[in-house]
Amino acid sequence: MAEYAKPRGTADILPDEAAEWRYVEEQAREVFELYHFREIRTPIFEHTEVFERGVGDTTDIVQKEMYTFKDRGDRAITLRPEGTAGVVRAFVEQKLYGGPLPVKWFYYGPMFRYEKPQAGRFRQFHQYGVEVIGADDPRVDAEVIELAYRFLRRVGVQSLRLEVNSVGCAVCRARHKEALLAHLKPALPELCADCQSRYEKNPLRIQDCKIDHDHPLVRTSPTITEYLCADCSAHFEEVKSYLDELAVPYIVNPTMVRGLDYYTRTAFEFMEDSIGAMSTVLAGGRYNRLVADFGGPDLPGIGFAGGIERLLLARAANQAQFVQVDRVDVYVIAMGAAALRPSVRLIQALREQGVRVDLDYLSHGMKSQMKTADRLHAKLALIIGEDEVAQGVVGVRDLAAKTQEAVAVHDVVQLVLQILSESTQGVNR
RNA sequence: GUGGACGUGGCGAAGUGGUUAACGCACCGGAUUGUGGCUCCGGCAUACGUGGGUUCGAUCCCCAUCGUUCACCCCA
Repeated sequence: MAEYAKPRGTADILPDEAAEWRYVEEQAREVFELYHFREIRTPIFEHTEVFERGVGDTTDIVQKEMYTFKDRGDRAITLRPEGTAGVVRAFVEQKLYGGPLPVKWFYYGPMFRYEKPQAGRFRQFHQYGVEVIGADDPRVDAEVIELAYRFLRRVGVQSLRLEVNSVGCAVCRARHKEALLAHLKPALPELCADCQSRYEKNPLRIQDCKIDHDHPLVRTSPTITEYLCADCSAHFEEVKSYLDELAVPYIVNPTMVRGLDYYTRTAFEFMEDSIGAMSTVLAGGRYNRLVADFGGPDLPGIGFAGGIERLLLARAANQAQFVQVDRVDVYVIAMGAAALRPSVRLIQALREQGVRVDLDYLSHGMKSQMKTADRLHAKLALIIGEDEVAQGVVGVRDLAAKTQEAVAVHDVVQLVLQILSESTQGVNR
């Protein structure tokens, strides 16, 4: 075993995989910008209080999953476990509520949670997300959901389930929780151990417990939907009607709960069931209290976040593999001491012209270098040996056509450019 | 945090309480004295995760630990 190993729950993304990462990252940027979202970058660590306040200090994330430490100035610092809190902190701190509203932002980067790793779950993972701050209009909710839907499909995730719900405002939630607790109380002794503790901590989750799901009192427990106030209910109806208008397929799940405290009204989740237990690919919702919680004006917000690692799993489940072959346009083959200097000058000249080129630095034999040229799918092999140097030429070999000609050194670059522009391989801009 | 499975060269994968631990892929070289994708031949390789224990002897049995993985919890 290697003497040094990466920390648990982290991953090395090797070049072949990095190509796919970059592909989905680029797709995300393109789609987000199409909807006029602009990128914001906030620190990877914040003062711990930002997350305690933003995420909610009773959540699992804050209570047991944060990477928190004291820095050398004795400040409590936390590696961000999610993106929204930092973005909202920045919005308030930079007083952007004074400018045009709403703001439409996206972010991307690593997040950190101290969790037990499993399929689709890591300690350092990567999220992309969007936030709209300053608009409560249901059209915004629909736009954000439709954006997520479009993005996921665009990167090849076809088999999706979108669940939506409204978790209401503080008033609706208080009334619902009260009713729920009263309803469940008689069943309490019969519930599983997890639900016993959920009753105190997070009673909403009892409704979709895998064990107690069929308990008569659980099955008949009141849903938040029945307790929405008039405004929240109207808002939810509008959101659904706009989703219909935009032909985004969804199902209403009245028992869906989001894990972070800041959500209000609209909550939604995109699931891909074939990627294991961590089936949520992207999730989000409205957070109308959060800006005020950070000391800003009473402005509403909505957003979502998606995990790249899970997106890649979902892509694989949808046969959306991405293959970027390791390739060059031209491979230069230098044989013998006399060829060393001419060959490095040649690759420099080609690269100046935008040709992707490499050569062998291990003094391999001719056969081996040809093999490498072939493996790298080079259009051309440029052969410089003792003979060529003596004659002032370069052997220009077309690998596919298996033809070769001797070309004067000062004509080589021009000829290579010409051949590449005529082939489908082209020249890298 | 809870529970289960698993840890053999770079990767995949056999195997055994006791001489040099198969094989495949990859990589390198040769057949083709300077020319590729196939084939054949040969070679390379810090391999039994780590630490204890049982044993005359352990890669193999036991325990612990670390790691991977699956599920729960929770979540992207």
